[in-house]
Amino acid sequence: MTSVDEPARPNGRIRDAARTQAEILDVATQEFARAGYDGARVDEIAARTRTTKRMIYYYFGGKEQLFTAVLERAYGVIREAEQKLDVEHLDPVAAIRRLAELTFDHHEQHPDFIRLVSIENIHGAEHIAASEKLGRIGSPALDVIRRILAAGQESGLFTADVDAVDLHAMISSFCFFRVANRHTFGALFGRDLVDPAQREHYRTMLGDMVIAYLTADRATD
Amino acid sequence: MTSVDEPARPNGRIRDAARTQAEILDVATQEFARAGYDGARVDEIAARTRTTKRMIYYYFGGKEQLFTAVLERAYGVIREAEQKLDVEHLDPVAAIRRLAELTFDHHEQHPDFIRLVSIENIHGAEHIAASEKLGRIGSPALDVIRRILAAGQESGLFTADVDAVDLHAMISSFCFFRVANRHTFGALFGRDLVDPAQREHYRTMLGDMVIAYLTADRATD
DNA sequence: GCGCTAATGTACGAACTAGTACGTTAGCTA
DNA sequence: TAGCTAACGTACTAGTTCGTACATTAGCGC
Repeated sequence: MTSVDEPARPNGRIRDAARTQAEILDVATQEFARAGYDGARVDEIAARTRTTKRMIYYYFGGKEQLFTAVLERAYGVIREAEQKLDVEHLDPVAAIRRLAELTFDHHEQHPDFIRLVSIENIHGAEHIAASEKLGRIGSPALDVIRRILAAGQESGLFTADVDAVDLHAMISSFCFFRVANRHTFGALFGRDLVDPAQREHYRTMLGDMVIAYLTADRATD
Repeated sequence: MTSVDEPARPNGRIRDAARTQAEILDVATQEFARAGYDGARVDEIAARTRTTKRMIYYYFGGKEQLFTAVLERAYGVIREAEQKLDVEHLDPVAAIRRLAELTFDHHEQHPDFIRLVSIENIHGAEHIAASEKLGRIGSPALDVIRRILAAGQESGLFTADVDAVDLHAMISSFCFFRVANRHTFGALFGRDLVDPAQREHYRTMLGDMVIAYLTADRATD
């Protein structure tokens, strides 16, 4: 505390624009996810970075644009993960179940992203609307779902005639709720939806639900 | 603007503690739902009330307690609605579908409540935890679900062995997501989940999903 | 009618916070 | 190695925002 004045630079370069920007984005992601847009403090983000507040404004322009950049990167990560989906070699039922499970896993592994989405919805998705990058990038997952669904429906395995977007909404609902609302749900009902011991239980429940919906006997008209 | 000095009091009493408190809660609910906890402005709430900021602190103590009071009242409304549930005269399948539909309707009719819940989750449900009223009030809906579920499982109609809390989570997921995430979902996928023209579509989809899950043939072990 | 207290209004302050003016330097290039 | 610019740091400000000290009054109980 008294004798340390940080003489060594363990990481080499002092000036590294890309690294500085990435570090700001990392910390900003945490801070926005922690406290919401208005609750997040630019000073706090700066303090937890190896650089200063000046740099945030230098690279991003302002708090609003910083949040947009955070969202853009977060959605980029999702898209990347979705592009690695490899389930189409399975039969439609197994493929959908696997897809649901991967969606489930991804939500669980990225609670910060879930929080950012919640926050963005509180603000009417105005940052997404203002972003060129996020304008209308569908998701790769949607194409995958579309193809599986077509195969399943054609073969007669799937009786429901949902489209891909609605099925995606159904799967996401369950995964999203479990992570996003775990605090209020836990406080009100005394059950931790993200309890590791219950993970498999909920993962199976999701798959069962989606498959049951897609393959149900439709006795009615 | 020049000649009006509000001579008439259309509503009678000038001093009415209950009314003042209720008015503050009404406006606060809107303001918190609009902007989130940190985005909400105490001055703004006061300005949109017939009273002053002083009264907010007089009756509620502070911003934090005001938000808690808003949550308490909002959850109270839910509980009231759930107490009016009257579906147990139906057979289990119809009863669950009806319950799901009523949950669906309630979410749609109370978007502000959904937003408050999202906001409270961003803050780790700390206000619920700090509230005596909200400590551990289960929901009346849960009891209803429990009874329907028991009847359906006993009669063999329901093959799934979910418990009431998990089924409640499943139903709520879909309803909640549709309202809470409509902005980001709409911006990203170009589909408005709350489009009135699609209301019946999603309502049916929810019912189909839940019933399919509960009544599916479980061929496996 | 009188007094007492709950209820209310005004004006202000202390602290915080997004954003900026100004100054400095690393390190590439010619 | 001289100079130029992207990258970076410091110190400050203007405006906002929660909260409060102080002053006032309506209206109930006696």
